[in-house]
Amino acid sequence: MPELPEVETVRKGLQQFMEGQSIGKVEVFTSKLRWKLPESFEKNLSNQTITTIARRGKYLILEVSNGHCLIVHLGMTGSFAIFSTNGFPKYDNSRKDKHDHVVFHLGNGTVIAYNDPRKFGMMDLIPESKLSIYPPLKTLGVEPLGNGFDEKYLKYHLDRRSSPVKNFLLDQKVIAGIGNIYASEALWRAGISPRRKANRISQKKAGLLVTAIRDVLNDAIKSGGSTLRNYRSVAGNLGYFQHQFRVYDQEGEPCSNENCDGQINRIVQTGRSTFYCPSCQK
DNA sequence: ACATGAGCCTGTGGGC
DNA sequence: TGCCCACAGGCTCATG
Repeated sequence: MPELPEVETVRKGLQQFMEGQSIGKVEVFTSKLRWKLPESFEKNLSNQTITTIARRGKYLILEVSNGHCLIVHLGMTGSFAIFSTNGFPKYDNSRKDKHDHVVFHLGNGTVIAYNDPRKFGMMDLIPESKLSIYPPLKTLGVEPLGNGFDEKYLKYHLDRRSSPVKNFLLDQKVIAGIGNIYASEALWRAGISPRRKANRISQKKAGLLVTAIRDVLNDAIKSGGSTLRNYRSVAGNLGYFQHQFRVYDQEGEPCSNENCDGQINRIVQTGRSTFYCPSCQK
């Protein structure tokens, strides 16, 4: 389920527990997620210190002391959970879920389990020197919260697409990190119909869309951050938190734009649900 | 070069 | 209660 804000929240959580720590043992219970784990996955990670935890689009990049980078993508159902450290349950056979595929035992006793029922997630291990040529990463477009994303960039790429703007927003090669939920949410905020052809969006609307994307992602990261402060006392599951979506999954509800008396519709675009208000999104 | 659809997997919820 | 179907927030590859 994770889009950029969820992945960023997971990154911060992992950072708190893993950065600067050593990895002791790595247990692999399922060697094939989206793809097979590389040979010597465990060997190259065990007894290494985790130096940095970064994010690029929806990918996590964990660098360890021998120069390898652990690349993680959560797919649609991937998550990490924290165990065996103060405030969290001990990780043992009674705790192990059947979809726990990879478990990291840190030197300080903390256990971090990767769980993924649908196995659409991925993990890979590459040398730091190969990061810039690693295919899944090198094809990614700009970070929507970074400096490279502005009205000029967006308009340039919008003008080169005749597909509906909703589909355009899901293209990771243009903007990295937007998924099906935040595409709908951002278009609602910008007052743009998801069905509008990308190349028929005005300069002014493109500017509004940049702001809408930034705001919706930042707001979601903020609400994830507040969950992050609480999760110590609840459970150790990182990255899943309830948002109040304005259009996503709100079919039939009144539009929450106060100047609008419309109703949220659900349509299907290239096989995926899109939610929008036909009255105020043009 | 682009756009679309299938496939990868398992779980959940609604209708009957 | 059980069964069947539709659907789920991502990505890549094959095909047109």
